Amino acid sequence: MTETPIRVRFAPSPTGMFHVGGARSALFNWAMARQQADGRFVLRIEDTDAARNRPEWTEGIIRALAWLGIHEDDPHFEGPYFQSAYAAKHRETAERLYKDGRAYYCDCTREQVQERRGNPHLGYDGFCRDRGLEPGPGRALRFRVPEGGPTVVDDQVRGRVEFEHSAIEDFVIARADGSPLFVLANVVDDVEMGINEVVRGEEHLSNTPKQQLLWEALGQTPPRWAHLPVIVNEKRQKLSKRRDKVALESYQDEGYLPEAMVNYLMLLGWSPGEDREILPWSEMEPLFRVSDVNSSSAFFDEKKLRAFNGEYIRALAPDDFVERCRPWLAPDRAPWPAANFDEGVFRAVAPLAQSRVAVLSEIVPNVDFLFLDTPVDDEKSWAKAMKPGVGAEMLSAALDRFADPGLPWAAEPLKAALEEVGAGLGLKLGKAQAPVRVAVTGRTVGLPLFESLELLGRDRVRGRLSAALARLEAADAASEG
RNA sequence: GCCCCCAUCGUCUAGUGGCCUAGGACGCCGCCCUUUCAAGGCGGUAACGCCGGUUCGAAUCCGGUUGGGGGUACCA
Repeated sequence: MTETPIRVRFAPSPTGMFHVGGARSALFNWAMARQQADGRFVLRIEDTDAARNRPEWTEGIIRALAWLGIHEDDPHFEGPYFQSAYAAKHRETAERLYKDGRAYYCDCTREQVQERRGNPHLGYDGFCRDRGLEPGPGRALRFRVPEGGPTVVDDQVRGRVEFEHSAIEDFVIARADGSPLFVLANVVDDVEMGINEVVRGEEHLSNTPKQQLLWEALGQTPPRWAHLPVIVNEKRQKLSKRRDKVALESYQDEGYLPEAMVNYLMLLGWSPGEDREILPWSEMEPLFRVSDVNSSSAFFDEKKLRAFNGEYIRALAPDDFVERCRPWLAPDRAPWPAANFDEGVFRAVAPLAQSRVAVLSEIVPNVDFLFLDTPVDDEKSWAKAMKPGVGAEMLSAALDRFADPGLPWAAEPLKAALEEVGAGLGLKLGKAQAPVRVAVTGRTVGLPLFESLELLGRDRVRGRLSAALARLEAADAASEG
């Protein structure tokens, strides 16, 4: 029965970084916009200062949105718009408010106000309300908050929230130089663009009565508000750029899949009411209702995100997994010499790695031994696996056994061979494989060993085994001498 | 200080007066599987902040309290 198309507003600040809180908000807005055939997701870069609307920042925002699946070429996508481009309209509206008596000029300095009120925490006292000041230098425009009565914000997630007018000071809407403040610009733009749904973070709830008052003063029906709970850190404080890992890009760099991030973010403050939590965007989108969003703050739990990510990675088709790993294998990022990389070898191990990585970047330590000239030197692994005596015995026995040309170089026979070698030394396979694993891969943990040996080839395996043996003997000699 | 918001396992949540001796997920712990590590299977740990009301009956409604959080600029 809605006659007006839904026009939700998504308004990131103009900065290159894309915040996870902003990402969740974007997703919620996006779901709402897409639920109606003619719904619109309006992307507006909010800053009244044109100098701060840097193109590269905006590109970053668009890129981050695209990563989440919010694409510029989607018919529901509108924008980006720049708030600063509407400066003329903002000034015009300020003037109109003044002419209508809804705003007045004020020449009080902050010091004067504080002196009059005695308490620095108290707001403006309305000193210039009835002084009838004309516009002029040093004079800011203040909105005349109606006397008496509350402004009631009808919030879709919080219900009715009342703000007594006596608690709202006559706030400034335009500076002495005529430039608009955020509140004014924001409302004017929303009116201009026909925004009818505003979904944003709870931190804006306190500004809402001011904005609503402005809408009404302009003779407009305010939009439907929805204030989302804030996302907090382990100390239950709002996520901050300085303290917390909030940049979407950093999660992307680590190898979080956008599908997993989207899934996880949607669950922060909202539940699809299904018997499962892992579900794709296509299923969540139609289920989403802002009115079902919780009002309590939510902790951003990277552990759970990781778990989700692992599930999404495991669900990938093998070829898709290989493709998704690409960025971490690229010459500029991988730790091995570019020429060493072998596509066929990687494709062969990828399925073994797929269930072992929770984030894509972990693919590197899993496969690096295949492409590095010499395996990484991990001290802890070495100390753990190369115990005096058995380490060297195991290595030299394996070296001999692997030299046998009659031993087929394949995982199964290799396993049997090593089992045999271990048994000869009274070791179970679990113990026997350790020194070999460390000698060949550099680490105590990793991919299944025998498949790894097969892929690496007899020569390289034997080369590494003897190198490790030499290192052990050298250390032995040093400690004796 | 003032204004506003919030309150179920450690965490994200289900729950809208009886289906709740409170369900799921992540985490954690144990067992199984096992060449390491994962994955997988099975099992376990753990919550309605507190005090009063309303009601035959309250996690659910009301009041208070405590505790958290947000806002409070001629910032955005």
